[in-house]
Amino acid sequence: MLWERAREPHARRWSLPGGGLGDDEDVETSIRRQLAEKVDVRQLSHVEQLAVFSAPGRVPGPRVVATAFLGLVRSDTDPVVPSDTAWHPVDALPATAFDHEAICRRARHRLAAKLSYTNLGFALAPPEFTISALRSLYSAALGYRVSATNLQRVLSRRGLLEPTGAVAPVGPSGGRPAALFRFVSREMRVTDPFAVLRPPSRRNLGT
Amino acid sequence: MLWERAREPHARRWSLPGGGLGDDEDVETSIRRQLAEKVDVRQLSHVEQLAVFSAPGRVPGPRVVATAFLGLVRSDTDPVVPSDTAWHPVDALPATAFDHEAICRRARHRLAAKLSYTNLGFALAPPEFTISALRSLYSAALGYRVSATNLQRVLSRRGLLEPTGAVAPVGPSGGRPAALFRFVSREMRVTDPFAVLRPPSRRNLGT
DNA sequence: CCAGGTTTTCGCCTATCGGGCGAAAACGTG
DNA sequence: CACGTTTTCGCCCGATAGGCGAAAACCTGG
Repeated sequence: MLWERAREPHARRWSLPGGGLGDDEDVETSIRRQLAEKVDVRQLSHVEQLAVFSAPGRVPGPRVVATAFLGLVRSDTDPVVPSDTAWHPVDALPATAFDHEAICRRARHRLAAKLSYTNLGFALAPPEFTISALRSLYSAALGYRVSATNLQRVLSRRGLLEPTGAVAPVGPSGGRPAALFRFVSREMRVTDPFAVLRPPSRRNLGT
Repeated sequence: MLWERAREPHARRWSLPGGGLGDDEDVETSIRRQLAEKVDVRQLSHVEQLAVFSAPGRVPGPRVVATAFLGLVRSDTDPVVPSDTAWHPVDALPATAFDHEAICRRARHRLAAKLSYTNLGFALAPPEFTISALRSLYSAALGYRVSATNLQRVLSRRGLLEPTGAVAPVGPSGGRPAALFRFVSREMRVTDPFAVLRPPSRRNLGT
């Protein structure tokens, strides 16, 4: 979500929402406050620190140090935004102000990484969804096709996915009705990849 | 590496090196400058941003926003430090100032995680080392015993480790002389854990 | 109401990876 | 030269990612 700058510098270019840090808030509180001017912050399904951008010349004039955040909104929500604000596909960003394009790239990279080794999909998916809908989400977020078969198997094996029992209504072209799933937990949970460097106990407790 | 504060607030408590950001430097340049007052910064084998700590009351007096860094030094170097500065095992920290203990915990956690899915070991190990020496390093950094067999196999399979051909001199108690290894690359390199969400091409190119 | 098209789901097979164990190799020492 | 020590290697197992095709479950048109 970007807003179009009206004034110089970088008038007419698109920039990330943000603003100065208040004396009584930490950076996360601050970004939520800044964001509340654009969208309903309750619709943010996930917020996390990204990185600090602090190059001396990143903005004209006096030095500005920015703490960038990654914020996610569920795919089934479409928050109303002001007229100077709009959503853009991260693969086709318009001309951006300052170093905001680099920030977007970092955010996208972080999202792709965390989709792979956490249950962060819950922040993108609706409460209930079909596997093929989830596949579309993952494909869009990652930028390449993923297999629905594999996606379901892997997420299930990690204990992240759970069937609701219900099925989705079939589309106009027929086909077998898809079962509905949900994420077991809607809180961030990492599934450690490598067990090399982990005491054997944890894994062996199961068996 | 902590230094003992001489003045209030938190006099006599141990704190992380750091200081104000100059107008002409970014945060990494700044922390390297700050650190140069304590140790030879050329001996830093790795530096990376950790997180921003910005709670309003984290330090007494006017608000201070800190960008924390993780910095590593190779195990075979022992930089000289001033008299008010000392090394402490991260498992047994002394009384620390402000929120510096939380920062240390985060750094330790980050190190453990990155040791597992990157080649970050190069930043801790000497240029050449035996597998059992590397095992000790990993065990210390991770906080639990790792198997030398497994460590060698996994790091080798990932293409991170490479034998030098030479062998280390044997110890006083005999035993088979250990072969020397080195890291193939001394630049940060991540080995993606999960292939679920990756285009099949990469893996299939090998076969 | 049955044949054909469509979409989803499931089972089976394979390759790779982490993990454990014990034997073998290669050294010192008494 | 037998023995203790340390390292290295081979062999095994279980878990996981990935692919493929058959089967299931629905719609529509004839």
